[in-house]
Amino acid sequence: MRLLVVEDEEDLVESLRVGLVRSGYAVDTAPTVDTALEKLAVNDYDLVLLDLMLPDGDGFSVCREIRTAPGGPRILMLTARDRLADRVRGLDEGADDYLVKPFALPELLARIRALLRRDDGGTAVVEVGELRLDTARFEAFRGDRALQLTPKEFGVLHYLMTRPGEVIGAEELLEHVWDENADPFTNTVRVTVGSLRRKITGEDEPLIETVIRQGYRLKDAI
Amino acid sequence: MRLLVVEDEEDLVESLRVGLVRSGYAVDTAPTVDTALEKLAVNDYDLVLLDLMLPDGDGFSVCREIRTAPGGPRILMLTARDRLADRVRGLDEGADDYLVKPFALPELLARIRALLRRDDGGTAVVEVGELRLDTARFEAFRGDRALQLTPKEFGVLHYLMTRPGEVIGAEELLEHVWDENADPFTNTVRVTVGSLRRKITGEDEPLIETVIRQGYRLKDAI
DNA sequence: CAGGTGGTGACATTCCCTGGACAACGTCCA
DNA sequence: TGGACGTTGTCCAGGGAATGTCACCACCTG
Repeated sequence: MRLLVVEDEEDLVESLRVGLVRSGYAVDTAPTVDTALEKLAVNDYDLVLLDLMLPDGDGFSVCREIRTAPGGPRILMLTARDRLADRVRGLDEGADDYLVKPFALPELLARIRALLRRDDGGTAVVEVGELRLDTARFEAFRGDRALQLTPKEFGVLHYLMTRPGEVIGAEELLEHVWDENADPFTNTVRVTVGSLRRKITGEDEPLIETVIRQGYRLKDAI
Repeated sequence: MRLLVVEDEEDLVESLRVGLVRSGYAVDTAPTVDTALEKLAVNDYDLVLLDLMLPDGDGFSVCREIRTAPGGPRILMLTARDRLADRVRGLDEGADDYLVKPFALPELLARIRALLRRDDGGTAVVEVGELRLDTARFEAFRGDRALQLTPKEFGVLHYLMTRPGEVIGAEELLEHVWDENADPFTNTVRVTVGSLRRKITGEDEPLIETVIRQGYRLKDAI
């Protein structure tokens, strides 16, 4: 699942990113209305965390933009406590839910799960071909075979599974699964993908292939 | 399970706190509407005990605030005897149950159990695999073997049993089983889970497993 | 005062991440 | 075709973070 966090307070963004990534989401961020609209045009998000107070305007325009097309991402609004009118208006403009700042991370995670669940139809389970990932139970399977994954491997696989069949570069993995301290020249992605690939493959045929100079691709079997 | 007691009579608050803590609940308190709203924003409660007569307003606003978001805590209203209209209105505003003051502690405990039970499904007895928890009698069994648990251990096990098979982080346990005075950097969760795990395991195979860097998981038997 | 409970800090242990070295592979071009 | 060079895969060991355990203390209760 890929999220866009539209928020300008840097500290809040960072703690959100860490918490969300830890929960297995791929996280992009945008500090302004402009960058948010740009990223929304280019990428396909599952959910947008939208602060209403932004340096170059309010979040309502983003709301409206998202709602112009059907099948867009869910919207979870973040509002200040004393802005009851904003909350009402936000829901009118098409937000799916809102949360009042300050909030507890577990509650945010719960709401996000609740919203994303509407897509999946009930569970925290992601499936691609023979692969099945249960994010609540932190379990992974290929067919009936349970995979014993470390958190990083789990995160990488989860991210790949959000966009099956697409080529995803090592840079992008580093950006989304590792945190901001990651050395951009590290080879830890190669190592992690390597061990993940070995565990997934087992006795069967490989599911993660390398597209040279481009990145990795998860086969979305039929 | 973590409760918020919204009530301004200090004596009552204290006796409630004692009674509830003895039953294995984590208890926070708020004497005013304001503090209640603050704590509700920051913490993730399972149930709110709500007095309607408060120094800075009535409890209905708290009710409404809780109900604005789905998946919030249960609400158990406390009302004066002669306020039938309040009771009706309270239920309309979203309270799950009410109790007329003065009341007997055992009855309050029974109602709380009934409300919290709605998450689980049915009776005062929670069962997961070989484990059985009688929340009314405060007894725990693995198969036929009685477990001698302390209140904290009981609380942890109860919480784990509400979501069997899911990975539950130490943070979340701290949030739901401990109260607001808990040091966020404490290792008391590790210690408590450790002793609980030893008692549950006994001679058999372990039922609480650790998912490294993520939390604990209670095996839900097949 | 004795016993139980729960919290703390020190320490041991386990396990994962990561950087470095190097091998294997692909690509390009003389 | 073969060598140079860049890219990717693999092994390995050190460091460090997360977890488990223990001894001890503070507090409460009967």
